[in-house]
Amino acid sequence: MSVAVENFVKAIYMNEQQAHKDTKPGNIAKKLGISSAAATDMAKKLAAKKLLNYKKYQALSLTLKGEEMALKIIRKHRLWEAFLFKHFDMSLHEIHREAELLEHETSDFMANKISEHLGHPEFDPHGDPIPNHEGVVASTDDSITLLDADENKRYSISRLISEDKDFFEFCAQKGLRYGNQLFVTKQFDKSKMTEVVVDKQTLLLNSDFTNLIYVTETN
Amino acid sequence: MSVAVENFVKAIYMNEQQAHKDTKPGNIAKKLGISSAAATDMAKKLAAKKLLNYKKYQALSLTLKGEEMALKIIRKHRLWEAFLFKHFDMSLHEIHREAELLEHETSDFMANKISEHLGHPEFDPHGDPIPNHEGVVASTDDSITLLDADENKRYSISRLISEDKDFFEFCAQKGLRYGNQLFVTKQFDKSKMTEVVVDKQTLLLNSDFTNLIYVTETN
DNA sequence: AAAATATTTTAAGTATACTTAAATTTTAAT
DNA sequence: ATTAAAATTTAAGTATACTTAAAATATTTT
Repeated sequence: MSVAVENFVKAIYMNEQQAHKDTKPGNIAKKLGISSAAATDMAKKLAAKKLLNYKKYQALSLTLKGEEMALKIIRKHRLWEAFLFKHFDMSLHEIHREAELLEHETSDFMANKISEHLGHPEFDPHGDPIPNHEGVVASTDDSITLLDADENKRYSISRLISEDKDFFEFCAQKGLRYGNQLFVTKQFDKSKMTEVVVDKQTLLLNSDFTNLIYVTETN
Repeated sequence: MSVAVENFVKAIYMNEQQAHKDTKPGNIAKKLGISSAAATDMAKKLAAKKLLNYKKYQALSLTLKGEEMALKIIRKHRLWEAFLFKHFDMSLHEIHREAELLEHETSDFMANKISEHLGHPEFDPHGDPIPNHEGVVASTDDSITLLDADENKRYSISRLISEDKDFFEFCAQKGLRYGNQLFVTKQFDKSKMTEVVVDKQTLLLNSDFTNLIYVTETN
Protein backbone atom coordinates (compact mmCIF):
# COMPACT_ATOMS: atom_id res chain seq x y z
CA MET A 1 0.00 0.00 0.00
CA SER A 2 1.05 3.58 -0.62
CA VAL A 3 2.29 6.02 1.99
CA ALA A 4 -0.97 7.98 1.63
CA VAL A 5 -3.06 4.90 2.44
CA GLU A 6 -0.81 3.88 5.32
CA ASN A 7 -0.97 7.33 6.87
CA PHE A 8 -4.73 7.46 6.45
CA VAL A 9 -5.29 4.13 8.17
CA LYS A 10 -2.81 5.04 10.90
CA ALA A 11 -4.51 8.40 11.49
CA ILE A 12 -7.85 6.67 12.01
CA TYR A 13 -6.34 4.22 14.46
CA MET A 14 -4.61 6.98 16.42
CA ASN A 15 -7.78 9.06 16.49
CA GLU A 16 -9.79 6.11 17.81
CA GLN A 17 -7.19 5.50 20.53
CA GLN A 18 -6.93 9.06 21.73
CA ALA A 19 -10.54 9.89 20.93
CA HIS A 20 -10.22 13.65 21.14
CA LYS A 21 -12.65 14.05 18.31
CA ASP A 22 -14.88 11.71 16.36
CA THR A 23 -13.26 9.89 13.47
CA LYS A 24 -14.91 11.72 10.60
CA PRO A 25 -13.15 12.54 7.33
CA GLY A 26 -12.71 16.20 8.28
CA ASN A 27 -10.78 15.43 11.46
CA ILE A 28 -8.56 12.92 9.72
CA ALA A 29 -7.99 15.48 6.97
CA LYS A 30 -6.81 18.03 9.53
CA LYS A 31 -4.35 15.55 11.02
CA LEU A 32 -2.94 14.72 7.59
CA GLY A 33 -2.97 18.24 6.21
CA ILE A 34 -5.25 17.44 3.28
CA SER A 35 -8.70 18.71 2.30
CA SER A 36 -11.88 17.14 3.64
CA ALA A 37 -12.81 16.28 0.08
CA ALA A 38 -9.63 14.27 -0.31
CA ALA A 39 -10.34 12.46 2.94
CA THR A 40 -13.88 11.53 1.87
CA ASP A 41 -12.46 10.31 -1.43
CA MET A 42 -9.86 8.19 0.28
CA ALA A 43 -12.40 6.83 2.75
CA LYS A 44 -14.53 5.54 -0.11
CA LYS A 45 -11.58 3.91 -1.82
CA LEU A 46 -10.40 2.21 1.34
CA ALA A 47 -13.91 1.03 2.11
CA ALA A 48 -13.88 -0.68 -1.29
CA LYS A 49 -10.64 -2.36 -0.24
CA LYS A 50 -12.26 -3.51 3.02
CA LEU A 51 -9.86 -1.54 5.16
CA LEU A 52 -12.53 0.56 6.79
CA ASN A 53 -16.27 1.06 7.16
CA TYR A 54 -17.77 4.08 5.51
CA LYS A 55 -21.30 5.45 5.58
CA LYS A 56 -22.10 8.93 4.40
CA TYR A 57 -21.82 11.55 7.14
CA GLN A 58 -20.92 8.91 9.73
CA ALA A 59 -17.70 8.33 11.63
CA LEU A 60 -15.13 6.05 10.01
CA SER A 61 -14.03 2.84 11.64
CA LEU A 62 -11.32 0.38 10.71
CA THR A 63 -12.13 -3.18 9.78
CA LEU A 64 -10.00 -5.95 11.27
CA LYS A 65 -7.88 -5.83 8.13
CA GLY A 66 -7.46 -2.06 8.49
CA GLU A 67 -6.53 -2.37 12.15
CA GLU A 68 -3.93 -4.99 11.30
CA MET A 69 -2.40 -2.61 8.79
CA ALA A 70 -2.39 0.26 11.29
CA LEU A 71 -0.73 -1.91 13.94
CA LYS A 72 1.99 -2.99 11.54
CA ILE A 73 2.86 0.61 10.71
CA ILE A 74 2.72 1.70 14.34
CA ARG A 75 4.93 -1.26 15.25
CA LYS A 76 7.54 -0.13 12.75
CA HIS A 77 7.32 3.47 13.89
CA ARG A 78 7.82 2.64 17.55
CA LEU A 79 10.56 0.08 16.92
CA TRP A 80 12.50 2.72 15.00
CA GLU A 81 11.96 5.20 17.83
CA ALA A 82 13.29 2.73 20.38
CA PHE A 83 16.23 1.85 18.17
CA LEU A 84 17.21 5.40 17.29
CA PHE A 85 16.87 6.55 20.88
CA LYS A 86 19.15 3.79 22.07
CA HIS A 87 21.91 4.09 19.48
CA PHE A 88 21.94 7.72 18.44
CA ASP A 89 22.07 10.95 20.34
CA MET A 90 18.64 12.11 19.29
CA SER A 91 15.75 13.77 21.13
CA LEU A 92 12.22 12.38 21.46
CA HIS A 93 11.16 14.90 18.87
CA GLU A 94 13.86 13.87 16.43
CA ILE A 95 13.28 10.12 16.72
CA HIS A 96 9.60 10.70 16.08
CA ARG A 97 10.30 12.78 13.01
CA GLU A 98 12.66 10.19 11.52
CA ALA A 99 10.44 7.22 12.43
CA GLU A 100 7.55 8.97 10.69
CA LEU A 101 9.51 8.63 7.45
CA LEU A 102 11.18 5.25 7.93
CA GLU A 103 8.02 3.42 9.04
CA HIS A 104 6.70 3.30 5.48
CA GLU A 105 9.79 1.73 3.95
CA THR A 106 10.47 -0.85 6.60
CA SER A 107 9.88 -4.49 5.66
CA ASP A 108 8.40 -6.93 8.15
CA PHE A 109 11.75 -8.69 8.02
CA MET A 110 13.55 -5.50 9.05
CA ALA A 111 11.04 -4.78 11.82
CA ASN A 112 11.61 -8.22 13.29
CA LYS A 113 15.36 -7.71 13.14
CA ILE A 114 15.09 -4.45 15.07
CA SER A 115 12.75 -5.99 17.61
CA GLU A 116 15.08 -8.93 18.14
CA HIS A 117 18.09 -6.60 18.42
CA LEU A 118 16.34 -4.65 21.18
CA GLY A 119 15.13 -7.74 23.03
CA HIS A 120 11.52 -7.33 21.90
CA PRO A 121 10.69 -4.19 23.88
CA GLU A 122 7.07 -3.56 24.84
CA PHE A 123 7.33 0.22 25.01
CA ASP A 124 9.11 2.93 23.04
CA PRO A 125 10.90 5.94 24.58
CA HIS A 126 7.62 7.89 24.75
CA GLY A 127 6.10 5.00 26.72
CA ASP A 128 3.86 4.11 23.80
CA PRO A 129 3.26 0.37 23.51
CA ILE A 130 4.93 -1.43 20.60
CA PRO A 131 2.59 -3.95 18.94
CA ASN A 132 4.31 -7.33 18.68
CA HIS A 133 4.68 -9.18 15.37
CA GLU A 134 1.17 -10.56 15.77
CA GLY A 135 -0.28 -7.11 16.42
CA VAL A 136 -0.78 -7.62 20.18
CA VAL A 137 -0.38 -4.43 22.20
CA ALA A 138 0.67 -4.34 25.87
CA SER A 139 -1.85 -2.76 28.22
CA THR A 140 -1.40 0.79 29.52
CA ASP A 141 -4.59 0.78 31.59
CA ASP A 142 -3.12 1.72 34.96
CA SER A 143 -1.62 4.96 33.71
CA ILE A 144 -3.07 8.28 34.86
CA THR A 145 -2.03 11.81 33.97
CA LEU A 146 -0.05 13.86 36.47
CA LEU A 147 -3.09 16.13 36.64
CA ASP A 148 -4.96 13.34 38.41
CA ALA A 149 -2.08 12.08 40.58
CA ASP A 150 -2.32 12.16 44.39
CA GLU A 151 -0.21 14.30 46.67
CA ASN A 152 2.63 12.65 48.58
CA LYS A 153 2.86 9.60 46.36
CA ARG A 154 5.72 8.21 44.29
CA TYR A 155 5.13 7.55 40.61
CA SER A 156 7.14 6.42 37.64
CA ILE A 157 6.68 8.10 34.29
CA SER A 158 4.88 5.72 31.94
CA ARG A 159 4.14 7.86 28.92
CA LEU A 160 4.75 11.26 27.33
CA ILE A 161 1.98 11.93 24.84
CA SER A 162 2.82 14.85 22.58
CA GLU A 163 4.28 15.87 19.27
CA ASP A 164 5.57 19.18 20.52
CA LYS A 165 9.27 19.84 20.29
CA ASP A 166 9.33 22.36 23.13
CA PHE A 167 7.55 19.98 25.47
CA PHE A 168 10.07 17.22 24.74
CA GLU A 169 13.00 19.57 25.19
CA PHE A 170 11.65 20.69 28.53
CA CYS A 171 11.15 17.08 29.64
CA ALA A 172 14.62 16.01 28.52
CA GLN A 173 16.21 18.90 30.38
CA LYS A 174 14.27 18.32 33.59
CA GLY A 175 14.73 14.55 33.73
CA LEU A 176 11.11 13.80 32.87
CA ARG A 177 11.95 10.62 30.95
CA TYR A 178 10.06 7.39 30.42
CA GLY A 179 10.75 5.10 33.36
CA ASN A 180 12.05 7.82 35.69
CA GLN A 181 10.69 8.25 39.23
CA LEU A 182 9.00 11.34 40.58
CA PHE A 183 7.22 12.45 43.74
CA VAL A 184 4.07 14.58 43.77
CA THR A 185 4.39 17.12 46.55
CA LYS A 186 1.34 19.28 45.93
CA GLN A 187 -1.74 19.61 43.73
CA PHE A 188 -3.01 23.16 43.34
CA ASP A 189 -6.48 22.16 42.26
CA LYS A 190 -7.83 25.63 41.57
CA SER A 191 -4.98 26.75 39.36
CA LYS A 192 -4.49 23.24 37.96
CA MET A 193 -0.81 23.21 38.79
CA THR A 194 1.18 20.30 40.10
CA GLU A 195 4.36 20.41 42.13
CA VAL A 196 6.67 17.44 41.66
CA VAL A 197 10.19 16.45 42.65
CA VAL A 198 12.34 14.82 39.97
CA ASP A 199 16.09 14.21 40.32
CA LYS A 200 16.01 16.16 43.62
CA GLN A 201 14.70 19.19 41.72
CA THR A 202 11.31 20.70 42.44
CA LEU A 203 9.18 21.60 39.43
CA LEU A 204 5.88 23.40 39.19
CA LEU A 205 3.98 22.19 36.15
CA ASN A 206 0.82 23.62 34.70
CA SER A 207 -1.98 21.57 33.22
CA ASP A 208 -0.78 22.02 29.64
CA PHE A 209 2.08 19.73 30.60
CA THR A 210 0.62 17.52 33.35
CA ASN A 211 -2.03 16.56 30.83
CA LEU A 212 0.64 15.00 28.62
CA ILE A 213 2.60 13.19 31.32
CA TYR A 214 1.25 9.79 32.30
CA VAL A 215 2.41 8.01 35.43
CA THR A 216 1.84 4.81 37.41
CA GLU A 217 2.09 4.54 41.17
CA THR A 218 5.22 2.90 42.55
CA ASN A 219 5.90 1.59 46.04
CA MET B 1 11.68 14.73 -4.96
CA SER B 2 9.65 11.60 -5.39
CA VAL B 3 10.98 8.05 -5.16
CA ALA B 4 10.48 7.70 -8.93
CA VAL B 5 12.67 10.73 -9.63
CA GLU B 6 15.31 9.66 -7.14
CA ASN B 7 15.53 6.19 -8.63
CA PHE B 8 15.71 7.59 -12.14
CA VAL B 9 18.57 9.94 -11.33
CA LYS B 10 20.35 7.22 -9.39
CA ALA B 11 19.98 4.74 -12.25
CA ILE B 12 21.61 7.21 -14.65
CA TYR B 13 24.49 7.78 -12.27
CA MET B 14 25.03 4.05 -11.75
CA ASN B 15 24.87 3.40 -15.47
CA GLU B 16 27.46 6.08 -16.15
CA GLN B 17 29.74 4.62 -13.48
CA GLN B 18 29.53 1.05 -14.64
CA ALA B 19 29.12 1.97 -18.30
CA HIS B 20 27.90 -1.42 -19.47
CA LYS B 21 25.55 0.22 -21.90
CA ASP B 22 24.94 3.78 -23.04
CA THR B 23 22.67 5.86 -20.88
CA LYS B 24 19.63 5.99 -23.14
CA PRO B 25 16.05 5.97 -21.85
CA GLY B 26 15.57 2.34 -22.90
CA ASN B 27 18.44 1.06 -20.79
CA ILE B 28 17.37 3.08 -17.77
CA ALA B 29 13.84 1.78 -18.28
CA LYS B 30 15.08 -1.83 -18.15
CA LYS B 31 16.93 -1.17 -14.91
CA LEU B 32 13.87 0.35 -13.32
CA GLY B 33 11.35 -2.09 -14.75
CA ILE B 34 9.31 0.57 -16.55
CA SER B 35 8.52 1.11 -20.24
CA SER B 36 10.80 3.07 -22.54
CA ALA B 37 7.99 5.52 -23.11
CA ALA B 38 7.81 6.22 -19.39
CA ALA B 39 11.57 6.75 -19.30
CA THR B 40 11.48 9.23 -22.19
CA ASP B 41 8.67 11.05 -20.45
CA MET B 42 10.58 11.24 -17.21
CA ALA B 43 13.76 12.33 -18.98
CA LYS B 44 11.92 15.32 -20.46
CA LYS B 45 10.45 16.30 -17.12
CA LEU B 46 13.78 16.08 -15.33
CA ALA B 47 15.49 18.03 -18.10
CA ALA B 48 12.95 20.80 -17.44
CA LYS B 49 14.01 20.66 -13.78
CA LYS B 50 17.68 20.95 -14.79
CA LEU B 51 18.56 17.57 -13.32
CA LEU B 52 19.73 16.10 -16.61
CA ASN B 53 20.51 16.90 -20.24
CA TYR B 54 18.14 15.52 -22.81
CA LYS B 55 18.30 15.59 -26.58
CA LYS B 56 16.09 13.41 -28.72
CA TYR B 57 17.62 10.02 -29.48
CA GLN B 58 20.80 10.91 -27.59
CA ALA B 59 22.24 9.49 -24.39
CA LEU B 60 21.16 11.12 -21.13
CA SER B 61 23.64 12.80 -18.82
CA LEU B 62 23.23 14.28 -15.38
CA THR B 63 23.77 17.96 -14.73
CA LEU B 64 25.79 18.95 -11.68
CA LYS B 65 22.51 19.32 -9.82
CA GLY B 66 21.43 15.84 -10.90
CA GLU B 67 24.73 14.31 -9.88
CA GLU B 68 24.48 15.94 -6.48
CA MET B 69 21.08 14.38 -6.04
CA ALA B 70 22.35 10.95 -7.12
CA LEU B 71 25.29 11.15 -4.73
CA LYS B 72 23.03 12.05 -1.82
CA ILE B 73 20.85 9.01 -2.44
CA ILE B 74 23.82 6.70 -2.95
CA ARG B 75 25.37 8.06 0.23
CA LYS B 76 22.25 7.15 2.17
CA HIS B 77 22.05 3.74 0.56
CA ARG B 78 25.61 2.82 1.40
CA LEU B 79 25.52 4.26 4.89
CA TRP B 80 22.50 2.08 5.63
CA GLU B 81 24.29 -0.94 4.20
CA ALA B 82 27.31 -0.30 6.40
CA PHE B 83 25.13 0.26 9.43
CA LEU B 84 22.89 -2.77 8.94
CA PHE B 85 25.84 -5.02 8.22
CA LYS B 86 27.55 -3.97 11.41
CA HIS B 87 24.62 -4.19 13.80
CA PHE B 88 22.36 -6.89 12.40
CA ASP B 89 22.94 -10.41 11.28
CA MET B 90 22.11 -9.76 7.63
CA SER B 91 23.67 -10.85 4.35
CA LEU B 92 25.04 -8.54 1.66
CA HIS B 93 21.93 -9.28 -0.33
CA GLU B 94 19.61 -8.43 2.55
CA ILE B 95 21.33 -5.16 3.48
CA HIS B 96 21.12 -4.06 -0.15
CA ARG B 97 17.43 -4.88 -0.34
CA GLU B 98 16.60 -2.95 2.83
CA ALA B 99 18.86 0.01 1.96
CA GLU B 100 17.10 0.24 -1.40
CA LEU B 101 13.92 1.10 0.51
CA LEU B 102 15.30 3.17 3.37
CA GLU B 103 17.48 5.43 1.20
CA HIS B 104 14.46 7.40 -0.02
CA GLU B 105 13.11 8.20 3.44
CA THR B 106 16.37 9.13 5.09
CA SER B 107 16.90 12.78 5.97
CA ASP B 108 20.30 14.41 5.58
CA PHE B 109 20.27 14.77 9.35
CA MET B 110 19.78 11.01 9.77
CA ALA B 111 22.48 10.21 7.20
CA ASN B 112 24.97 12.35 9.09
CA LYS B 113 24.03 10.64 12.34
CA ILE B 114 24.70 7.22 10.83
CA SER B 115 27.97 8.36 9.29
CA GLU B 116 29.13 9.81 12.60
CA HIS B 117 28.08 6.66 14.46
CA LEU B 118 30.20 4.54 12.12
CA GLY B 119 33.19 6.88 12.23
CA HIS B 120 32.60 8.26 8.74
CA PRO B 121 33.44 5.10 6.77
CA GLU B 122 34.66 5.50 3.18
CA PHE B 123 33.42 2.14 1.94
CA ASP B 124 30.35 -0.02 2.49
CA PRO B 125 30.44 -3.82 2.98
CA HIS B 126 30.41 -4.37 -0.79
CA GLY B 127 33.50 -2.16 -1.06
CA ASP B 128 31.48 0.54 -2.77
CA PRO B 129 32.65 4.05 -1.87
CA ILE B 130 30.35 6.12 0.35
CA PRO B 131 30.11 9.74 -0.82
CA ASN B 132 30.77 12.09 2.09
CA HIS B 133 28.33 14.84 3.13
CA GLU B 134 29.76 17.10 0.45
CA GLY B 135 29.36 14.43 -2.23
CA VAL B 136 33.07 13.56 -2.47
CA VAL B 137 33.74 9.93 -3.33
CA ALA B 138 36.90 8.04 -2.36
CA SER B 139 38.91 6.70 -5.28
CA THR B 140 38.77 3.03 -6.25
CA ASP B 141 41.17 3.40 -9.18
CA ASP B 142 43.73 0.78 -8.16
CA SER B 143 41.18 -2.03 -8.09
CA ILE B 144 41.29 -4.78 -10.72
CA THR B 145 39.06 -7.80 -11.16
CA LEU B 146 40.32 -11.23 -10.11
CA LEU B 147 40.18 -12.12 -13.79
CA ASP B 148 43.10 -9.75 -14.40
CA ALA B 149 45.09 -10.59 -11.26
CA ASP B 150 48.60 -12.03 -11.47
CA GLU B 151 49.58 -15.49 -10.37
CA ASN B 152 51.48 -15.86 -7.07
CA LYS B 153 50.48 -12.51 -5.69
CA ARG B 154 48.59 -11.56 -2.54
CA TYR B 155 45.55 -9.35 -2.83
CA SER B 156 42.88 -7.96 -0.57
CA ILE B 157 39.29 -7.92 -1.68
CA SER B 158 38.26 -4.35 -2.42
CA ARG B 159 34.83 -4.73 -3.96
CA LEU B 160 32.06 -7.20 -4.74
CA ILE B 161 29.96 -5.81 -7.58
CA SER B 162 26.73 -7.72 -7.99
CA GLU B 163 23.08 -7.79 -7.06
CA ASP B 164 22.83 -11.57 -7.18
CA LYS B 165 21.76 -13.33 -4.01
CA ASP B 166 23.48 -16.63 -4.91
CA PHE B 167 26.78 -14.88 -5.61
CA PHE B 168 26.69 -13.16 -2.23
CA GLU B 169 25.78 -16.37 -0.44
CA PHE B 170 28.69 -18.15 -2.09
CA CYS B 171 31.09 -15.34 -1.15
CA ALA B 172 29.88 -15.24 2.45
CA GLN B 173 30.32 -18.98 2.80
CA LYS B 174 33.80 -19.04 1.27
CA GLY B 175 35.21 -16.09 3.15
CA LEU B 176 35.23 -13.80 0.14
CA ARG B 177 34.48 -10.68 2.13
CA TYR B 178 35.42 -7.06 1.67
CA GLY B 179 38.85 -6.50 3.20
CA ASN B 180 39.83 -10.17 3.35
CA GLN B 181 43.15 -11.42 1.96
CA LEU B 182 43.56 -13.97 -0.78
CA PHE B 183 46.38 -15.48 -2.83
CA VAL B 184 46.14 -16.15 -6.57
CA THR B 185 47.78 -19.50 -7.25
CA LYS B 186 46.93 -19.97 -10.91
CA GLN B 187 45.26 -18.29 -13.90
CA PHE B 188 43.86 -20.72 -16.46
CA ASP B 189 43.75 -18.20 -19.26
CA LYS B 190 42.10 -20.40 -21.89
CA SER B 191 39.24 -21.54 -19.70
CA LYS B 192 39.13 -18.18 -17.90
CA MET B 193 39.33 -19.82 -14.53
CA THR B 194 41.22 -18.53 -11.52
CA GLU B 195 42.55 -20.57 -8.63
CA VAL B 196 42.74 -18.71 -5.34
CA VAL B 197 43.43 -19.55 -1.72
CA VAL B 198 41.21 -17.89 0.89
CA ASP B 199 41.12 -18.88 4.55
CA LYS B 200 43.44 -21.82 3.74
CA GLN B 201 40.83 -23.14 1.30
CA THR B 202 41.50 -23.47 -2.42
CA LEU B 203 38.79 -22.24 -4.75
CA LEU B 204 38.54 -22.53 -8.49
CA LEU B 205 36.45 -19.63 -9.74
CA ASN B 206 35.12 -19.13 -13.23
CA SER B 207 34.89 -15.79 -14.97
CA ASP B 208 31.24 -15.24 -14.04
CA PHE B 209 32.51 -14.74 -10.52
CA THR B 210 36.05 -13.37 -10.98
CA ASN B 211 34.46 -10.62 -13.04
CA LEU B 212 32.56 -9.42 -10.00
CA ILE B 213 35.38 -9.63 -7.46
CA TYR B 214 37.71 -6.64 -7.36
CA VAL B 215 41.03 -6.75 -5.57
CA THR B 216 44.07 -4.60 -4.82
CA GLU B 217 47.61 -5.92 -4.46
CA THR B 218 48.97 -6.19 -0.92
CA ASN B 219 52.52 -6.61 0.25
C1' DA C 1 -38.71 24.71 15.33
C1' DA C 2 -36.38 27.71 12.22
C1' DA C 3 -32.34 29.90 11.04
C1' DA C 4 -27.50 30.18 11.05
C1' DT C 5 -23.30 27.79 11.04
C1' DA C 6 -20.38 24.02 10.23
C1' DT C 7 -19.23 19.84 8.04
C1' DT C 8 -19.44 16.47 4.53
C1' DT C 9 -20.03 15.21 -0.02
C1' DT C 10 -20.11 15.73 -4.98
C1' DA C 11 -18.22 17.53 -9.11
C1' DA C 12 -14.72 19.09 -11.94
C1' DG C 13 -9.99 19.65 -12.58
C1' DT C 14 -4.66 18.98 -11.85
C1' DA C 15 0.10 16.65 -11.46
C1' DT C 16 2.63 12.47 -11.22
C1' DA C 17 3.91 8.25 -12.98
C1' DC C 18 2.93 5.03 -15.32
C1' DT C 19 0.66 1.87 -19.57
C1' DT C 20 0.05 0.21 -24.69
C1' DA C 21 0.14 1.08 -29.56
C1' DA C 22 1.62 3.61 -33.45
C1' DA C 23 4.91 6.66 -35.68
C1' DT C 24 9.51 8.17 -36.13
C1' DT C 25 14.34 7.80 -36.09
C1' DT C 26 18.60 5.35 -35.52
C1' DT C 27 21.53 1.41 -35.92
C1' DA C 28 22.89 -2.81 -38.00
C1' DA C 29 22.89 -6.10 -41.78
C1' DT C 30 23.17 -7.32 -46.37
C1' DA D 1 23.31 2.32 -50.06
C1' DT D 2 19.13 0.14 -49.21
C1' DT D 3 16.65 -2.61 -46.32
C1' DA D 4 15.56 -4.76 -42.04
C1' DA D 5 15.68 -4.61 -37.22
C1' DA D 6 15.89 -2.20 -33.00
C1' DA D 7 15.19 1.63 -30.25
C1' DT D 8 13.06 6.00 -29.23
C1' DT D 9 9.42 9.07 -29.28
C1' DT D 10 4.66 10.58 -29.61
C1' DA D 11 -0.07 9.97 -28.61
C1' DA D 12 -3.80 8.49 -26.05
C1' DG D 13 -5.31 6.58 -21.92
C1' DT D 14 -5.25 4.97 -16.74
C1' DA D 15 -4.84 5.12 -11.47
C1' DT D 16 -3.52 7.65 -7.49
C1' DA D 17 -3.83 11.47 -4.67
C1' DC D 18 -4.66 15.47 -4.32
C1' DT D 19 -7.06 20.61 -5.23
C1' DT D 20 -11.09 24.23 -5.18
C1' DA D 21 -15.88 25.37 -5.46
C1' DA D 22 -20.62 24.03 -5.12
C1' DA D 23 -24.33 21.42 -3.26
C1' DA D 24 -26.17 18.55 0.28
C1' DT D 25 -26.66 17.34 4.89
C1' DA D 26 -25.83 17.86 10.00
C1' DT D 27 -25.32 20.43 13.97
C1' DT D 28 -25.80 24.28 16.86
C1' DT D 29 -27.85 28.50 18.24
C1' DT D 30 -31.56 31.32 19.21
